[in-house]
Amino acid sequence: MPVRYTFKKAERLKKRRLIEQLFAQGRSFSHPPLRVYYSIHPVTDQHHVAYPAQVAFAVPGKYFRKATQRNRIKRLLREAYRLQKHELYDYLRQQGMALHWMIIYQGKEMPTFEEIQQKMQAVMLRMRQIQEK
RNA sequence: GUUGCAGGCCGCGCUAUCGUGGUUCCGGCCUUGCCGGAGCCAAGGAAAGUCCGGACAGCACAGAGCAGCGCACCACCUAACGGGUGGGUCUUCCGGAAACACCGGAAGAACAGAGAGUGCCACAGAAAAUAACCGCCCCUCCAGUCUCAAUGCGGCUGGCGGAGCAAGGGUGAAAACGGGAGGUAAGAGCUCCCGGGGUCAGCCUGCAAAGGCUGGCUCGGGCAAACCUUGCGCGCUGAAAUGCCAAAUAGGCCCUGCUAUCUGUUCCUCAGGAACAGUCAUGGGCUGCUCGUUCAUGGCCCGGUACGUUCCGGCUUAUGCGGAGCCAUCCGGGCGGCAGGGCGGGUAGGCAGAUAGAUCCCGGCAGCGAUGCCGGGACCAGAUAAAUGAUAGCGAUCCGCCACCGGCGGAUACAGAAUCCGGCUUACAGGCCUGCAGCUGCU
RNA sequence: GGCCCCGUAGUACAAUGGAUAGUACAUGAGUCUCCGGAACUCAGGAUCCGCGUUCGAUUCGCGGCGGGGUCA
Repeated sequence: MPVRYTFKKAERLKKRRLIEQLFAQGRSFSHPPLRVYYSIHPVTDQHHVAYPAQVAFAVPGKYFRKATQRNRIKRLLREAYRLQKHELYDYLRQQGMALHWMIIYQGKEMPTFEEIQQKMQAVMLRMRQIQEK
C-alpha cells in the first residue's frame, strides 16, 4: 500500500481543554525557531492506532502582526508536517504510544519552506530521542 | 504625444504532482460515524480600521418633561445614515487691461444662532468693547507777551476748571460701514451722491434654501471644533445575543427488589451479644453464554407474637391452667445501606441562528442625477484552535544591467471571511478608461 | 468578536488656548582633586503623525499609527 501524505481532522489537536492542558501540564523543548509542547501517553483508544498523534500549530502575533503572514507560516508548518509525519507515526505505533503536541513558531523572520522542513525533521527526531530514554 | 490634477475601473494567468474545507452521488465497514472514489464550489476591493447606519435576537416599555448623546443651508434618494445626488450661499485662485463691484471658469467649506445670556481675546497699543489717553473745538478765569501813553477790546502763547466732539494717532490677527461732497465752533451717516452689509414689508421666480425689483428702518469686532441657546433625532444590550438536543460523574425527587440462615473457633457484664473464617442470597466485573473466580452489601429502631424462661395466683392426678414480665431466627412497620429503573435541572459536547440576499449580471423605461420600476438570466465561501494551500515548470507585466535581434538578474502590491448588509475612512506594485489644464508636433 | 483608556527630553512626571514647553534623575563639558567619587557651574536634548478650527494648538475637532487594559 503506498504511503498517502494526508492531513485529516483526526490528526489535529482541536479540543480547547486539551490545548490548555498542554500549556499547564505538558512538557516542552525548544529547537529554535520552533518551540514544542507535548504530552505522550500509552494508547487507550482504538483510533489512536490509525492516527497516533494529534498536533496543533501556532504563530504568536508579537512579531507577525498581519494575519496573512501568520497564515503563511502555519501553512508551511502544516505542509512540512504532512510530508514527514509517517516515520514518527510508525515509531509511535511500534511503541504503542499516543502523542498530543503543539508546535509554535517563535522566530522573527519569515522562513522559507526548506528551512521549515529541516527544522520539522529535527523536531521529530528529537521527539523520538526523548521517548527512547 | 507628454506632464499634472480630478473621477471611475481592473488588481497576475496556465499546467503538473501532493494536499485542505464544504456539498451531491456511489461503494465499503457492525449501527452513530469513519474510510475510499467521482463531480461541483471555495477570500477582498479594501475581507482591514470598527467610524456611522440598519437587519436579526433578548430584555424593558402608560403619557409627558428633565438629564445625556448625536446631527445642523435647502430639496431629493434610501430600510436607514453623520452616506449619496442636485441646487443655493460663502471663501480662495485664474481669466476678462481693471481697486470695490460685475461676468465666466476651477477648487473647497462641521454652512443654525454672537441684535438671548455668561465668558475669553496674550504681546503691542490711547483703547480689545456700556470707548476716550493724547488730541480737536468753544466758554469762564488767571498769567505772560504784541499793538498802545495806559486800561479795555483784539491777536498769540501757556495754565486751572466747565461743556462739546470723535476727524488724526508709531500698534495689532482684529480698531467702531468705504470713497467724495456739503455742513459745523470743531465734528459726526448729521445730510446728500456712489458703493457695501443687516433687517422688515410688498411684488415676481422657485417645492424650498435663495435670487431679483421697490420701499421703510438700520450700520459698535472676533471666538459657539468656549459654556451655551434653538430645532430635529435617539430605549438598553449584543451572535460570546438567543432557542433546542444532551454523555459521563456528583447531588435532588419518585418507584421496585434485597437487607438471610447455619456451622466452627475465640472473647465478654453467658438471657443474649461481639470479632474472624466458611456457607447462602442479591448485584456488579473478568468474555456474548455456562462454570469458575473476584469485589460490594447483608446495619439499626419500633410494635406484636410463638417457643422458651422468670414471677404471682389458686386449683389439681398431672412439668396442666390463668395472669404479668423478658425475648426472637416469626409477623408488620420505619430509618439507613446496596442494586436496578424512571423524572427534572444542568456541565462537556452538539445542532439551529448561519449564508438566496435592501444579492449579482444583461436589457428596457422614468428621472439632470443619486436612485427606482419592469423583463430575462445566474447561484456566488460557510470554517469553528478555525479550510481556501505547498512545490516545480511555462507564460504575462514592470524594473535594472549588458546593450544588435536578444540575453541575464530581480520584482508582481496592500492584504485573509468569523452573523449578515448599506456607507465612510485608511493601505496599495502595476495597468486601463473618461474629463479638465499646461507644453509640444502635424494637417 | 466587542468595549474602554493613554501617547511630552534617554527615564519618571508637570504645563487656563498666549514665553524661549518646566522639574528631577540620566548624558556631555568645565571648576575643585595627585586621580576618581561627591559637590558646584554650564550645555545639549522632547509635544506620536497628518489635516482642520483659531490671530495663535501640548491643550479643541477629525483621520491614521502605536501602547495598555477589560469582557467568556
